[in-house]
Amino acid sequence: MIKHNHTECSSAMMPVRDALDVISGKWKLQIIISISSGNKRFREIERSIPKITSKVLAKELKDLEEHLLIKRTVYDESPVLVEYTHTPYSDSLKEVITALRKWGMNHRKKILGK
Amino acid sequence: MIKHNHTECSSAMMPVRDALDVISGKWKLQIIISISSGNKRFREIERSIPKITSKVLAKELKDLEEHLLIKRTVYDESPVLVEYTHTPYSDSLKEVITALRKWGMNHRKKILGK
DNA sequence: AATAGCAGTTACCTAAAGGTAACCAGTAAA
DNA sequence: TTTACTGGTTACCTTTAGGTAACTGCTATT
Repeated sequence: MIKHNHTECSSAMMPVRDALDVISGKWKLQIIISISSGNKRFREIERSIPKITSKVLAKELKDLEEHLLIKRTVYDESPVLVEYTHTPYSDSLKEVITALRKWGMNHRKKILGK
Repeated sequence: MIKHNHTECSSAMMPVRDALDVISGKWKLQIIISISSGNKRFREIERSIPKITSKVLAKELKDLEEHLLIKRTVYDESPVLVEYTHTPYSDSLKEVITALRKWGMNHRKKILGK
């Protein structure tokens, strides 16, 4: 599996870049984890994620919705009730999250722990 | 698996954040993929990754070395020959890369393709 | 003697990500 | 009636990531 050249290398890298474009950043996966853990309301999600602010949360929720990874539902009950839920599609991220979590735990041991 | 509260949620998120801190960004995984595909020399790696610059590559290589994900060897042959190679430890990223690649390919179809 | 390749470094700049704090309208509880 | 909660928005600022281009000392090729 030796690929020295430019084109072959790119084709191996492109999907990885695509994935990172969607899920990387400080907050996206944390938000997905929070929502798929059962948190539904804006403030509830906000409180579940240490140090996140309303501004950032609002922006990230929009991004995730565009990528079909969460669903925003407005119940017009006055006061308006908004719920964020995970989508069936967001389940496809499970493998990614599991792999990252596993690696992260191990890496912490390797670098800091001993 | 319902975790509404702050502390339990953090403990589920922390390792994922740790992992992303190390591998996210535009270049890190691409560099790892390039090196584990057989590219060893600085210019060789640079040419294998579209649009990367020497400055960024130099910085990222240092980061990756600190995290034990690549090894830098200097052969003092005049002119100095430098080789970057993957470490046994970097193999631990295979699952992560595979998961990301798989998800990235699928996501591209989902969002753009149809 | 000029050119090109090696492995980078330097100074400068832009763009994107993220942080801070105040604020809004609506409602419900004290 | 004051306080607090809801789901956000706004303006402003700082930090980080990344880009541009020139340049270094050394060697090998033309």
